[in-house]
Amino acid sequence: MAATPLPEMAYELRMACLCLARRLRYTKTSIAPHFFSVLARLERADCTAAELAARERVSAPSMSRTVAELLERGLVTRQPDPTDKRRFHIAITESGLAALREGRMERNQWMVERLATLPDSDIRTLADATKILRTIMDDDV
Amino acid sequence: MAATPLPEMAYELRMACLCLARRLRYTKTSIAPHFFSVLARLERADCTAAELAARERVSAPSMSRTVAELLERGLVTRQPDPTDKRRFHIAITESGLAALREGRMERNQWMVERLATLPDSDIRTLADATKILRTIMDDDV
DNA sequence: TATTGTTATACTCTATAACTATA
DNA sequence: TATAGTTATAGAGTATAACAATA
Repeated sequence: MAATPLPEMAYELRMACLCLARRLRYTKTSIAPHFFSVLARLERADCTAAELAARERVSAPSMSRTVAELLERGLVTRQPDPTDKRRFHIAITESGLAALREGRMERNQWMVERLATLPDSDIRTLADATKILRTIMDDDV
Repeated sequence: MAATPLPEMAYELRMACLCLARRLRYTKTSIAPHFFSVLARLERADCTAAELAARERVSAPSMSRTVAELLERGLVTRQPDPTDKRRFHIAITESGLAALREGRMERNQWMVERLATLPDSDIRTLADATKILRTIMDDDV
């Protein structure tokens, strides 16, 4: 098979992922993407607001508001840091974990339906590609 | 190789694509995503506002505003339909094509940098996966 | 002085509802 | 009556600037 030039290959892959992301975005879910993303991060480890803002690449006020709303909904808790009174540890609650599970199921449905139409060899290729994509995105969720 | 259960595989692939899309979104570009997406569509074929709205999955007023802004910037033209005075054909201009090219270059840079670190076999796997992803997204850009 | 987090305010992209003009 | 498109208005998520509390 002739090798596709790298920039063109990059473009095609990028567009495919963006389209897929966009396509998935059309699916209205019970929990909005920015909440989902923060909860997914908190599932792995507690964070401060500043850490969350940096990780999610949003401003401090923006994350402050997101966390405030998650608190209101009982999806996270906020505990003061014992050694630094300016800081608060944000942690996911049982409700938050449940919301995350439900969000994942909703978001997965379209994807599963589409993958079910593919031959096993294609599924394997996609599984391999997924692992490779992971490696080039090191520092993200 | 043991087959990963399909829902889990779907989840992993979905998350990888969403993270990639998110990661690409951090890159501030000269042209916003909703403009870029419409221009990319118009590059392939002229459309009416209603067609664009349906394709991009946004409301008619939302697309109306997007088209109005693209017109203001000289990136598209708007010609009345000769047979139906309610309709207008939106077409991309030379400036629009230039903006599209520039946007693609900007958006591609991070991707190319990452892919350049991979062995050829991984590149081939990703290229194959891209084609498969295309097939399961039939009706989208 | 620097840092964590919040409040005040505004911008962008989106939506629904109501409208104009054509069909 | 139905359709293509617009205007009016509002909501969600984001940002920057200015602030309070703490280090």
